Amino acid sequence: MDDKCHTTDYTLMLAEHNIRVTANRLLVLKALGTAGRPLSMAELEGVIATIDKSNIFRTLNTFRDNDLVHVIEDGSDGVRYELCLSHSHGFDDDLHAHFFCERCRKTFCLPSNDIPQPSLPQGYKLHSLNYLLKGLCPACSGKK
Amino acid sequence: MDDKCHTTDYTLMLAEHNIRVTANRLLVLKALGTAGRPLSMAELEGVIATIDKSNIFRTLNTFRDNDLVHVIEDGSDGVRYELCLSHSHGFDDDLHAHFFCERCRKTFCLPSNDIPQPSLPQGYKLHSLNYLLKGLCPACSGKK
DNA sequence: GTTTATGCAAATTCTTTGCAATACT
DNA sequence: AGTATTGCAAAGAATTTGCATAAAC
Repeated sequence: MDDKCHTTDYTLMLAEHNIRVTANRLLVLKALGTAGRPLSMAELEGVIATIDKSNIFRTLNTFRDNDLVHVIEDGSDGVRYELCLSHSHGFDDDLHAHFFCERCRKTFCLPSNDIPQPSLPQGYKLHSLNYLLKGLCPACSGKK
Repeated sequence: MDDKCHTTDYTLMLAEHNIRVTANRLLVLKALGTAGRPLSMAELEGVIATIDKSNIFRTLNTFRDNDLVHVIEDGSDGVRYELCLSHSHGFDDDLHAHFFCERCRKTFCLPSNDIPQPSLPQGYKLHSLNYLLKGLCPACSGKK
């Protein structure tokens, strides 16, 4: 039950996205995979400690350029990186809403079926969308 | 026809939000009002030139604290500030989607009726939401 | 052996604050 | 006079780059 429906063979994931496998990249990828939610640079630095921040940064850029992660903005502190589960390399069809908890400052993924498609006015060409909710997560709304 | 449905008496707007009227604040407010779309610090600095950036910054904070603007994140470069048209000082009910053009890097407001309410899983407490679309705006999708 | 990845340090950029001078009431 | 606002300068924080070393192929 601790396995996701997708493979967690991180080596394979790197290979599928044409990214050379290194120990560091596996660490970053695993951190993102086990977190199960989008992580910021600061969060990754906290989790990984052994890797220099510049390398984490470059690793994330490599992942982004090869469609292994996408980048989301949750309005907290800079951006967050999240594993890209869709395998389409074109339009970003792996869309779901994110919930940013203003208390613990974590960002969670919400079920994707809750994302409604907008009706765009004439002339706009949509590439991606980012639906961000803010408030308190279940853990934090319980606490007083 | 160049007037919005709301008043553009900026002095009055400041007064209604309990903000003392100064020449600089009127300039910032007017810049936001005439832009008609959310502006970043950099954009405001570009438009206003005569005011120091630290003062623009503090002015925007004052506006935010008094519910004259809200702050939105559009994933470009930091945050943007947008005139708050609703007069409720509680929950942020002045919600609409924003469209960020990846070419000209401007952010536009979309009609608010296009914002769908999400169905949140148990336990989440919603404070605000931010619906951001990205792609090309009408002006830019025309250009080659 | 050549190319790629990594760590360290520093450059860059952006946001935020300290403080003295100015303007307002 | 007293309080609030402003500009300048600089502190802080985060992202990004240069470069020499180390690792991978």
